[in-house]
Amino acid sequence: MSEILALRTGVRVVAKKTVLFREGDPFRDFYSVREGWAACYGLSERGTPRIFDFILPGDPVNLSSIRLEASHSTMEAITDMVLCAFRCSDLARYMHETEDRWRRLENVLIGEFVASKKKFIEWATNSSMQRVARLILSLAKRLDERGLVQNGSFQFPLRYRHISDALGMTQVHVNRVMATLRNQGIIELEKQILHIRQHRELVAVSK
Amino acid sequence: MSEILALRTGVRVVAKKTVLFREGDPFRDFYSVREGWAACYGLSERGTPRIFDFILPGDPVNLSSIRLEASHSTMEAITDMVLCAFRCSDLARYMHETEDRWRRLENVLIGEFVASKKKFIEWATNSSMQRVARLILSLAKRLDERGLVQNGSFQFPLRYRHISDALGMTQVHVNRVMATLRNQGIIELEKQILHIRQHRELVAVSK
DNA sequence: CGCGCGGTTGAAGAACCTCAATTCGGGTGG
DNA sequence: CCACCCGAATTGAGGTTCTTCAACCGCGCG
Repeated sequence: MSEILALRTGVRVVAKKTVLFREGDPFRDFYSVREGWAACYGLSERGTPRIFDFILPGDPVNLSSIRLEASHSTMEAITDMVLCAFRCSDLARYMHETEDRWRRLENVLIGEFVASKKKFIEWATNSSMQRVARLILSLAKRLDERGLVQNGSFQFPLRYRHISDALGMTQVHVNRVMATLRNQGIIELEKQILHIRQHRELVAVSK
Repeated sequence: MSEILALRTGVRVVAKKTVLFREGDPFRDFYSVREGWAACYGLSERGTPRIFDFILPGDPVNLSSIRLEASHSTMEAITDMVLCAFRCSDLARYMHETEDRWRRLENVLIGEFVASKKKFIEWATNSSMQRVARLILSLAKRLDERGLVQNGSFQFPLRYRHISDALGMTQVHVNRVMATLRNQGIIELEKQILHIRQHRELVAVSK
């Protein structure tokens, strides 16, 4: 792992709303996130953005760059970000060096592929209330694994616009769903901090 | 190509509703479809099936078997089918034999991955009428590439249940959507044959 | 002949959207 | 320091889409 760090070519600081990659851009650099959130999205034919996933601190930004020549989605910083930069070619060489590294990477990529199918199912079978609850829970889980959740509370820089783009509903409706979750005392949202007050309830609502 | 055929271990005939693979089943055989249709689906937590894709004559049934140990979805015959069978291990060996074969296979797999993202977008941004129209068009296109469309007409063995499972709507609503397409003279459905009467209109409706 | 699956139809309601107006809070220029 | 401004959140009213439940029809098949 420390060997990977040696490949780092630098740290890049970007302001919120910066577009890191556009769909179709050739990959040159690989990034991992030290600080901040980003959104990974594609555009529908009519130009409406659809967020596939949020990229959180600790996440690789463009893992697929190792297999793909060009980006298949657009990445945009939601907050100011600090990124660790690598050159794709360096990383590819590193990964090819041993059979073991390669296989582990493949497993991650394949896992992502299978996960995207599962996500599709969930997406397609749940109500908006369930989807919102699931989104919050999955973000909380991912952040918790990185030690970024304290007592059920975490930084939550998403605007309702992001949630609506990710879940396929209007901002107005996101508001109403979030409002009922708040009114029921399940979550609390102050400043940019989200508190999960009744985890058990939130899970119940999510299915 | 003829070399691949030499690897064929046999032909398997299965009745409709036969489950070819269940989610989690280890892969042993690889199939390609000579005749018939199948559905590839996963189950949501509540047990509702969600069809990812339909498998048509000429399609590989379980391409991912070359990279994956076990099936990540269930495959079920919609009609009676005739399958060409291969042993996964034979196929894997064949694909590894030359750099070129391997690379082409990888490209196909990666293409599938990217396509699944695109599909997700479409899925998430369109009305049920648009989704139905798109499904019909995409099936027609795939069948046409295999010479199975004559003058805008083709075998259509899907029940409304399949369409509703694929598109995330109720059978009742599938019926109503199909009914309006028929009433507008855009499509016609008799026996198990679908006629696209006004291709241009169908495309217009799909976006 | 009867049974059952699949398609069709109607009515009522839930979920979600659209449009539009209002509020709130943080940032900015004067 | 204050007035203003702008993006985001909130709220209301009214409409559309889709679901649910229920009944009925038609047809193939044992």
